[in-house]
Amino acid sequence: MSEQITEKQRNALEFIQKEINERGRPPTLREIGSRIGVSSTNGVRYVLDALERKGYLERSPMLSRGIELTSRSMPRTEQAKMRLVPVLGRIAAGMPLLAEQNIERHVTVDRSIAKSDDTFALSVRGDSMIDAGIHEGDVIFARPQNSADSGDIVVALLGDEATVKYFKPQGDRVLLEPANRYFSPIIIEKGTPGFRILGKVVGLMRKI
Amino acid sequence: MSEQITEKQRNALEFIQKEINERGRPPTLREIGSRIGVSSTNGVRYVLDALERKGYLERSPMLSRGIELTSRSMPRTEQAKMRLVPVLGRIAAGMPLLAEQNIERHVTVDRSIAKSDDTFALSVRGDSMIDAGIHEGDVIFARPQNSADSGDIVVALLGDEATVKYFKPQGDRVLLEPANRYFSPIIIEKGTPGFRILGKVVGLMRKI
DNA sequence: AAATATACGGAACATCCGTTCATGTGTCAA
DNA sequence: TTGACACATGAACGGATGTTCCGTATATTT
Repeated sequence: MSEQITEKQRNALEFIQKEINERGRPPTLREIGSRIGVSSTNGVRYVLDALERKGYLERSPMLSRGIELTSRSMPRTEQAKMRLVPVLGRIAAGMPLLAEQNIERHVTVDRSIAKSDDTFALSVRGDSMIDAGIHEGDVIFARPQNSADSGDIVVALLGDEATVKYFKPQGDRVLLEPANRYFSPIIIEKGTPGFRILGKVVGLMRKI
Repeated sequence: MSEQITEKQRNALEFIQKEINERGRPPTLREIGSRIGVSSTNGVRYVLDALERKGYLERSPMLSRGIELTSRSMPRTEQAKMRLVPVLGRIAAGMPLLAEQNIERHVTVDRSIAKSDDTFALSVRGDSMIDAGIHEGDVIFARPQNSADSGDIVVALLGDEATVKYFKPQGDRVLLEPANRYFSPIIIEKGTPGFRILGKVVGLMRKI
């Protein structure tokens, strides 16, 4: 499968990738030929046969421009590696978290941070988590979940205000602990109405 | 320009978008026709004429699958709010900064952070900037420039080691100041060989 | 040396595919 | 009604494009 490819084959493959990316359609045999310096369509066919045999592309017989790239030679790495994440603003109580009206804007972020497709984001207000390296204005990314492990940094909803804190359950209470010695922990009795864990913080992004 | 399009035209446009996205090539007139329920190629041609007139696509005459989408009809998620940024590893002295061999991997990031297209990234090693909220393992983004203003956070090259520090020029010396009271500033005499400012830090990304 | 495989060139062929033309349908205004 | 126009069918035409067949040149193998 993972065989070596020749210079000519690599040229052809790169040309095909470029054409699909820039023009939205694969080239014809003759177009490929004139690019890689092969004058007969049969020569090009030969090159494509080799690339297909080695698993870099697939062809549909008797179809004009019937070349498809396989995942290994996909130039769409750009698309695949990113995710469009909604940034929440004020959160209207009672609405689903990702309701249109809660969404302020969208940011793109690498999938290594936004692993699940329901990841959401939040602009940080205030300095309460500064000792955890979370500053005012940072955009934090969170994975939705309604509980968390002790010590996790979570996004919690208090009324219609979302807040970022360390999560510390203590018996029948929950401590939301800031990372700033000038701030006091928030103590929540279990079952307090309007209190909810929205998710666990999994990443952050900062403009400096 | 911004005219209304009919149901049939919208169907055709969406089908074309889908085909280009999923198969990497535009459909033929007959393929479009069978999808939108128009049996003659001339009927399809009529629909495409309308879409071209209204600015949703462009066609190359006498070319199989010669349809190109204009920017306005690109699906939104691809509408590149993002940028693919190279993450540098060890930096080989004497090589251009973005030389292939310096690049460890790529990450996608929102354009609001990577504004210029020569933005580069770096994995942070060590805790020397922790009081600036820059932690070990963070990926920082920098815009290339060979000088900076006092107080800027910069990426500097010392030999083949890149380091992130506050930039504080002092007469004929340069102070590279850490944001950690347990670390000492680095003092560089002007003209020291192997010393170079690589860029100014403009953003960061963290996986938690 | 003979045989075989690789890597093309060149031309004929068959199919694909956009274009054109002749010919309806409806709808709407004059 | 009449005529103009938007929208479609169907068929025929011709250029675009993949396929096939035959040949050649070089290298590798037997």
